[in-house]
Amino acid sequence: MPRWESDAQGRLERAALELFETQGYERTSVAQIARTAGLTERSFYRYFPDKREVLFADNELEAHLVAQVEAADRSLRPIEALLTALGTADAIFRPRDFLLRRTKVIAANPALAERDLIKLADIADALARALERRGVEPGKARFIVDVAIAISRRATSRWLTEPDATLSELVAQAAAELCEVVAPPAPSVR
Amino acid sequence: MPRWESDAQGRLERAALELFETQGYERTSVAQIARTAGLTERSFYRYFPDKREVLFADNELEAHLVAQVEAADRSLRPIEALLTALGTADAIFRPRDFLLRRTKVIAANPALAERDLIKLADIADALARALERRGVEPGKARFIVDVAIAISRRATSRWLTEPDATLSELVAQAAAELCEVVAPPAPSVR
DNA sequence: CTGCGTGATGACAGCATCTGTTGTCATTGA
DNA sequence: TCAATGACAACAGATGCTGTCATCACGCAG
Repeated sequence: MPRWESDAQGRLERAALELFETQGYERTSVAQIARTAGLTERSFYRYFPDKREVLFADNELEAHLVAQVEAADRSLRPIEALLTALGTADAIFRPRDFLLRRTKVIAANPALAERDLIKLADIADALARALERRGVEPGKARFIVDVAIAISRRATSRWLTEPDATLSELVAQAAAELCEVVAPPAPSVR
Repeated sequence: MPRWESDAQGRLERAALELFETQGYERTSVAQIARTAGLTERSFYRYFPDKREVLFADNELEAHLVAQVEAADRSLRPIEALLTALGTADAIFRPRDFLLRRTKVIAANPALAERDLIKLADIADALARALERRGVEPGKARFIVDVAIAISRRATSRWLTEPDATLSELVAQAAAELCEVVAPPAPSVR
């Protein structure tokens, strides 16, 4: 029999989400999370560099997207490669209700929202670098990534309320919406 | 004669920027900033809610942009109103060297970069609300704002390296670049 | 069986951020 | 003249986060 329960990290993550939901992020201390998980405060910091990171531990999304972009056919234009990759992201958002609980907690706390933005910015950086490896000039790569992320946000936001549609369908739809937004006013029928 | 020097807030801001530049953000304590400005640590927190905010105190940019959007001709399409507003932002970046020093310090510190992202997100929220007041549906408003900000980032990044061009010119140029990025491949001459 | 190294954890001390509260002194205005 | 207000200091405390060392179980060598 092991001296300590296994999956200490998972226990910390679950305890943290639970406590953040019930009493709020600010009002739960690291010591409390650790106690709930059967560990000490010091051990918490062995698994996570800081309190916020307990909700952002594994960043498979970034790795997934970069891999997708790198695997994309070289004949695709950069924006196409990005949108195709972003359309497959739903594979990562697996336990849907867990994602929703987490999203709700993050949205309710400025400190966590801040960290969320950083993570998104990290993904954007990584994608821009992936594009540069495909020969896109740096400044332009970042621009294309920003546009693709805007499209992806639009699609994901719809996806949360309409779980029936495929994410990649919604991405295509948002891309079409972009053209409509930037295009000169449609000539009205006279 | 006043009992205390005037402009305590300004003194704190200048002292903080100076100290962050010379010894780094992490290695300067709030107490040190306050001492340098001739105040106590406790007084620092009367002017700024936290240590980071000393570099983000006044957000005239947000107010300026929202005002511009609200003043925009109602006949303009949303994206046009936004891009016009963003093209006038150079009026806010006045003491150019101060802006550069500040930008450098922020870029060098994750904690400050984080706060910077939040400020940008706040601006995006405010602009989306301004668009909604013009009758744009909320989700779409946020999408248009995200696209406009992507364009603005591209333009501003160029503007920092080519100070000769007008910001609004560069915004128009970036908007054209967007069309080129999302448009289907140009039919090659055969 | 005994001793030893290793890895995960606890225990403790310490610094920094940030907050609540209270006291002190000048300025203001009736 | 005097009460109210504003600007600040002084003090105490909670919490986030770090460094350091002791402890305990396990496996392995002898």
